[in-house]
Amino acid sequence: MITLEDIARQAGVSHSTVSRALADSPLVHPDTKKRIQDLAREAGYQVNQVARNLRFQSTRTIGLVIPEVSNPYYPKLIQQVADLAREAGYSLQLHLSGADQAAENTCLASLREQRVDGILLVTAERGLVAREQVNALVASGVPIVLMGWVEDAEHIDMVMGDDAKGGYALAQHLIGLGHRSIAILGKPSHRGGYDRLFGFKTALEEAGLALSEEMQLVANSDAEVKSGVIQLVGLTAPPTAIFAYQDSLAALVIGHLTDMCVPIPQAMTVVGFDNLDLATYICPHLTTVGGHIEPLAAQFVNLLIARIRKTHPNTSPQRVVITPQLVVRGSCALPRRESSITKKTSSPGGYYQQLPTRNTQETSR
Amino acid sequence: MITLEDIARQAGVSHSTVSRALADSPLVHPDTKKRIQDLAREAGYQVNQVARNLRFQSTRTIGLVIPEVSNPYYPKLIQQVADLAREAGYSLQLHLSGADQAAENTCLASLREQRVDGILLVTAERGLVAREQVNALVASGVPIVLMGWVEDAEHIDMVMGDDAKGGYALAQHLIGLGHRSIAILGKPSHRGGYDRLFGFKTALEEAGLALSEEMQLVANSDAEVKSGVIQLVGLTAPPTAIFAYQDSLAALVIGHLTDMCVPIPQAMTVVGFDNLDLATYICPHLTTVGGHIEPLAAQFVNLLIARIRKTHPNTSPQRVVITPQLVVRGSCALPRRESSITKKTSSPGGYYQQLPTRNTQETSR
DNA sequence: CTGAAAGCGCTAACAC
DNA sequence: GTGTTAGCGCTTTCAG
Repeated sequence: MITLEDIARQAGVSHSTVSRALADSPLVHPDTKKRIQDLAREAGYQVNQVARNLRFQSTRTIGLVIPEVSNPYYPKLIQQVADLAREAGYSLQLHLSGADQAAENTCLASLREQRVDGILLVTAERGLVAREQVNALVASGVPIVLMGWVEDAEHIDMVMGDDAKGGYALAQHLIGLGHRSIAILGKPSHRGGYDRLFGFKTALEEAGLALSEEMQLVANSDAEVKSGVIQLVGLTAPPTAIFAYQDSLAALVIGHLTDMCVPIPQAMTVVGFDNLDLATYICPHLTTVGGHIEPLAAQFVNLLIARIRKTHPNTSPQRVVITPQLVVRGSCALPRRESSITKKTSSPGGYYQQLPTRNTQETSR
Repeated sequence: MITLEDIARQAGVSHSTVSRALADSPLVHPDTKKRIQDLAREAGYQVNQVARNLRFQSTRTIGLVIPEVSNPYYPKLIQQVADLAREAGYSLQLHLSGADQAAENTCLASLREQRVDGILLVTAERGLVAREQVNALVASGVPIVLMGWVEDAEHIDMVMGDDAKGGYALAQHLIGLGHRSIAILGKPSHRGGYDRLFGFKTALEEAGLALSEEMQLVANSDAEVKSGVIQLVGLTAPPTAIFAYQDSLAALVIGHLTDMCVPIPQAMTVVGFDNLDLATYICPHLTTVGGHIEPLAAQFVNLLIARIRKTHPNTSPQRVVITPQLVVRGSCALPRRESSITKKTSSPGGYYQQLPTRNTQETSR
């Protein structure tokens, strides 16, 4: 790799003159400046940012820690963050904390060693896993912004979607349509899961609706979604609507219901959460809440950059809350006629039991 | 930020002793070593990788340049690459080259300045946009591996999926089912698009099937997919199958067909390419080709790491080609009866014209 | 076993 | 205008 010294030798000047010339400093004679710049270009000189970073005590790099990227929620976030960071003149160091939550610690430690100028941490689950690392970071003055609700972290900047309001809006919509028997299904470890359910249940309670145990299902995998759906449909009194609190799970629910020949939305209403692209890929299109990711990403980055630039040196920790909007699409309908349930449920094994199963065999060759 | 010098002062030794102690060198007395290590831990010392990088002339970081991340193909790739890089002890610098292809140049220049140890470049379109940058990189000995077919780049390592074979396999499958009138639809700028079509057309030709102009549609956006689907369905003799050469486009095709009440696969067979997660989210599940991403990512990273470590100092440029496998799911069926077409097409406006349109109104509040 | 000193490549005060 | 020099924090000879 070619250095300032190399150019200096060729130009017959000192390396500081070269440095100045390449920085377009007015302190160097126009002629020499031009000569040096030409020389550097021809030689293909590229400044060594590592040396520069050491000198400046700054890397113009921000670290982004994300649980994973296969969940389609995150790519949308990454895209936004990457674009905003680039516009602000920062590179992005990406770390996936992964399912193994101890990795969050390693990621943060690594970013700290790399002397990134700031850190964006998307918490994987409710609660902060790498608490000591984060506190150490804060203590040593490294700007850090969290995404997602975290308790006992009043001293840290945080942005989050108002998952509770989103859940509340969905429940209200379903209740407004006339649904009285609603099931919920999801992955409890999901970051916003708790609040999504909380808001949803609040609306149910306000409407005087009870939520029995058998209507609350846990699904951490596609297999569990499937068995959950089978279980719900097999009930003597199946729900008329299902709230899957992530779009990808809702998509799977719809897939399994369709496999079981349960028409959507006529026989079952399904709603999701996040309004990911896949919400309009599936059929029928998914009713969900969304629009929060973009502003969330924007605030996430802006807050960090502001801290890095010390625009607000000692302002108290910020809290940014974005409320998602209801997006109504084809996966919702009025509840199926109660009478039809009452009639059918007299036969043992549940309402849908006698329906044929669609062939979903899959082969690979 | 606390430095070696700080610890040295506290311990009453020189900074070089501290450096040795923290590197667990046998050259330092066990007692002092222990004392220094304890001191460093308590003080929360973290080595400054920037200084270290300057010293070692290596950053243990690799750059990943990807066109975008909203196309669901890429997240899958990122996840694999990130995991493999971490396992090999490398951090990942992520750059999105974006739609604006001049940005590819900027990304590469930036990575070079940052002195990453190697670069993984996923080309955005057929052909290498930032050719001079890449050549400069190669010339200065920076390891770089390309993903995607690129012409006139014999001197560079490259990995790619065998898009032509994938297209060929899909066509053969459709032909085997009895389809004779097949349309293709896609985004021509897509990296593998050309080869996917080439393989597909080859199989058609071998089977003696012609592909008229009206059966070849370009769709760069959802709107164009929609108008394309409408156009196809409105033909006097509509195709019996559609090959959308990206899964996401195939999903949109299925969505629009369903909106138009064209039953899939009974009235229309649809196939995609890549076997992304969304292929099983949609209904019916998509027949596609896949399984290439994972091995591709593995070879992508392994090749680069091998170059960085100079395992094969001067081996000739490598070519890794991964053949995708056919994945048969529910979106394919035998072609609809020809007789039914012949009868119906007598009515003006095309076969499907009289079908009602599903309500797809979307509201937000 | 430990310390002094050089040097990675760069910028910026400080001479001249 | 330009050169000399120090120093960012670290590792690693080279002396002792």
